[in-house]
Amino acid sequence: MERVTIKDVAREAGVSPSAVSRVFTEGASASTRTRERVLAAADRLGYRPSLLARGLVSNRTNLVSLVTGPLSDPFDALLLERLSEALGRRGTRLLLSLARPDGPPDAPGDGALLQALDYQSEAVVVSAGTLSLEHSELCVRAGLPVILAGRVLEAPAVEAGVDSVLADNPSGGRQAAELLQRGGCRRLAYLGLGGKTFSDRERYQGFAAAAGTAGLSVAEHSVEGHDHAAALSAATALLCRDPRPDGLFCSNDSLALGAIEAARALGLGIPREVSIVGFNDVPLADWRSFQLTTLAYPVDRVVEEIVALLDSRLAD
Amino acid sequence: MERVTIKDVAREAGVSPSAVSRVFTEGASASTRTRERVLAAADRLGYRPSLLARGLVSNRTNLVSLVTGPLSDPFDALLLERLSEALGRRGTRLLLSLARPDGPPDAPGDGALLQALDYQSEAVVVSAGTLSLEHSELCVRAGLPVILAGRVLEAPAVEAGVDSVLADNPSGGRQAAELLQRGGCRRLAYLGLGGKTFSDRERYQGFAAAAGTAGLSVAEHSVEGHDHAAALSAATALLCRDPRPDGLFCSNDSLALGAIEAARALGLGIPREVSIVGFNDVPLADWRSFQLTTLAYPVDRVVEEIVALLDSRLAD
DNA sequence: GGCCTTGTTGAAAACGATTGCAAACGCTCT
DNA sequence: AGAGCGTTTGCAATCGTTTTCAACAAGGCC
Repeated sequence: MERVTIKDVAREAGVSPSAVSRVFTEGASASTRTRERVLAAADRLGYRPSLLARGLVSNRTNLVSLVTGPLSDPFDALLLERLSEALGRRGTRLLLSLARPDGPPDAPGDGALLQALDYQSEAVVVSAGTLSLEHSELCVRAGLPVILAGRVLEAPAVEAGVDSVLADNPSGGRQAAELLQRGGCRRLAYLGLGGKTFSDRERYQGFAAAAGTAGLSVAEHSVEGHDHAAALSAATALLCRDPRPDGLFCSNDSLALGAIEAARALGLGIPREVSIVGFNDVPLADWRSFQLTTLAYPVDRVVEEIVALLDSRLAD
Repeated sequence: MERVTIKDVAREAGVSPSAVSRVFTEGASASTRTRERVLAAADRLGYRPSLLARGLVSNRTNLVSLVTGPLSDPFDALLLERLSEALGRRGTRLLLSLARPDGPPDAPGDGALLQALDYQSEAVVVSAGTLSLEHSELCVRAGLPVILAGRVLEAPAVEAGVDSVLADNPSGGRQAAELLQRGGCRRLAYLGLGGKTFSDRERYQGFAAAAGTAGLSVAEHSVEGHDHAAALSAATALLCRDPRPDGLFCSNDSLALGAIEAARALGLGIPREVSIVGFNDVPLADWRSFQLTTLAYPVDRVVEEIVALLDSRLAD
């Protein structure tokens, strides 16, 4: 019931508490003899250092906060999973905050940001929603690195402390356009988030630019809401336009899957009557029932990059 | 850059640090006058209590560890989401541990359990994998409540400290059998996890019992691995048996979706040639492309129950 | 007015670690 | 043997809170 503290181990090993601490902290000096005795004593007593106490004095908590969107989006779930894994290898653990999309419209992740401060997280990774300049500035000022996955912050002032990890979205958009064009599509369409996220805007721009170069028109429609039903109805609306689009690029795979469903409901053959291209390459896309053509998103590289950024920021 | 501490606020408000602390802790007494002055000062300085320090002395960290399986399973993702939400309302945050299914075979979540101790979590919720008696006993002895979602621990010794939240699995199995029987199926089959989890065993038992009562046979097959590919191949194997089953109950929706895919690949009509029933009611099941018949799993009630258990355990 | 009750306060001791500093130690070298 | 040097070590301060305890103030009551 009682916690085994560093003092208990010290007594058991016949050394001072400081010695025990040094054995357990990276890169501190301790003789082989004391190291052995301490390790043995610790093992005997079942000692585990309190990360709270350690964090309090050393400011190294080994905690990173993640602010993410609803996990029903398989892409968010994937990122979370990979990130947790990568950080786990590094000895860091994730403090989770789900930013509800239906929270305060301007800044769903703000509460989470502040809480990250409360727990003295070493950094915040934000993969979802928007967050207010005010609060991110607060974090930066508190020396808490903020890393945005797939977005940027439009504010030079705080930019110095806020990093962004981005895929090459414009290029993805271009590729989608070329893919559809090569497939013989003439009436392109874009199903997106109405520019609500940075990635969405970039993908649209790349797509529209390439389409323009090829002399193809682009119909555009955006979804309201984050669930499947919303994607379904938006896609249906888009596919019912006259003239009906024959090549559809979706800002992410969740939308694309919704579009496939919509096309099926309308009795449209894929890709005979309409071709659909997604973005993200979620596992679901490979399923036989969908066989969605999708642009790979380098999740692993993004995660790698996030971890690298973390390391470099934490070196300060 | 410097953290605003309780002392700073105390100085600014012209009171002692203890007074400030009392203003910020539930149910402590402070006069209206000091409360106001402290609150004002705190606001002016942007003070936020350090939860590390608080946790260190009071043992109340407002942290709960969650050990979950891979989030590619939509059900795990759903549970995580709901739980995070429910705990968030309560002011508690989730410390995440992904138990990799390919970790040590007997106890993937053990490392996570120990880490929960390191951070002085107030409880551990385990929704995935098995975990060793040894380590769960360690937690119980340390006074850390362990709550199992959808499993039980076969060990009376530690049972006192380990709670389980279960759906009525046997009844679910029975319902599935009756459903298939009413649909005219004669050759039932069960696709499960080979008894690896408690829920799986219970569902199978309920299903087999009801089938036996109705005089129907049950073919049985289990999946190796946790991904879609594994589900697909297991379902394919089951559907290729001779005689071919015409009514299939799957231990969870991920498997059931795999089974649908498998049936389609084999060119089998659903439900003409084979009926498929899942268990969980994940969002994906409703999609038009699947229209999976599935037994609802009361996620919200499970989450509710977990939170209630937490409250009662924490009251000690 | 004195006494008791109730409610607020501040000083000081935890909580469980890390870490700067200086003393102690073990070496080698002359 | 003693000076010189680099490691190890223990002491004590510190991190930012909570919490016990005793002191204190304000009232209500007789």
